[in-house]
Amino acid sequence: MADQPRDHVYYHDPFHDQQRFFTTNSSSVAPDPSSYMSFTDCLQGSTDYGSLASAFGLSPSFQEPFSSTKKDQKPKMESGEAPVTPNSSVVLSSSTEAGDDEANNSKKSDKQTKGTGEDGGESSKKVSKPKKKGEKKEKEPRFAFMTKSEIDHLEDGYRWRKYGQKAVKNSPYPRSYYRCTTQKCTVKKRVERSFQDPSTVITTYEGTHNHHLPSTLRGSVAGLFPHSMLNPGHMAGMGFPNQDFLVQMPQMNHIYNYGGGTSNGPNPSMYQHQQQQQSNNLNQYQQLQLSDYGLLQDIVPSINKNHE
DNA sequence: CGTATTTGACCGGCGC
DNA sequence: GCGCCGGTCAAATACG
Repeated sequence: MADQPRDHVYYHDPFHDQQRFFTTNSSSVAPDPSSYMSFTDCLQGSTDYGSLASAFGLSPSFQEPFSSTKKDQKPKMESGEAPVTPNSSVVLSSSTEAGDDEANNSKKSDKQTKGTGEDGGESSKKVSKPKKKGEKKEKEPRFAFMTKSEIDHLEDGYRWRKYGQKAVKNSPYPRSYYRCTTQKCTVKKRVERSFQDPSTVITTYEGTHNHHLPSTLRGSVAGLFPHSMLNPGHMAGMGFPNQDFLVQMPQMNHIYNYGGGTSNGPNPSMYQHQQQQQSNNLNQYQQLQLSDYGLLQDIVPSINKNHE
């Protein structure tokens, strides 16, 4: 069957009854929290991860398939198969499975300049290996989400320094690698654009911040994401041990429209419009989930392990 | 001049 | 064992 078993895709509509959330606007600090909830409010209000998990359609039982099985799938759909609906918005996922994101595919001749050797025999140019022998790199918790945005590098409140960029195999768009600039903080994040929906940015956080948000950046999107969500490790510690975490949030793109200063806050009409759309969004959720399934498998290899 | 980004090379894991 | 590929390093470059 060309289609993967997606009956286990974790689709949920946690915000169906919390539409206020969608009115969240990150262009500035929410001026009136009482009128609508921010992402932070929404999630912090839950305080405990159980609520958060349930809000995202997660349950303790569903943790099992995540951590048990091994990745052996060979999915991935051909590009151009099922376009993503414009209204698809955000997919969150976290993982500690240091499995490859998308090393699961057929190969394609790539011009990777490997072993060019250099004539000088300068062997000094080698990547130092800080880790001890036999000590495998620790698996950092990961947390990924998809966002509709024209901006590649979404502001999340932390300062990042780009340390690499690579062309990814099944996408015409490169993947950028960022590292938290705070000393002693080993958090990294990858940013890439969905090849299926160029308007969608996939951001993957890895590691746990050991510091607070830079004060100079308060108020941006940082305020929209609870600390726990920006710290996958915390999530893992809150009941998500070695689990992948997937969440979809419709219309999250509004959150990231701060870049151009175009979003000046939610207007009631839009709010209502979105409310009405919620009922229809169910199908759109599904479409996103289905059409991006291969992509999600890349991000969260274990997503389909639970099958069987 | 200091800091951030770019970019080619290298390394290690994994599949064949 | 070989080749592919993701991830990382670090010199070169750009920028403020």
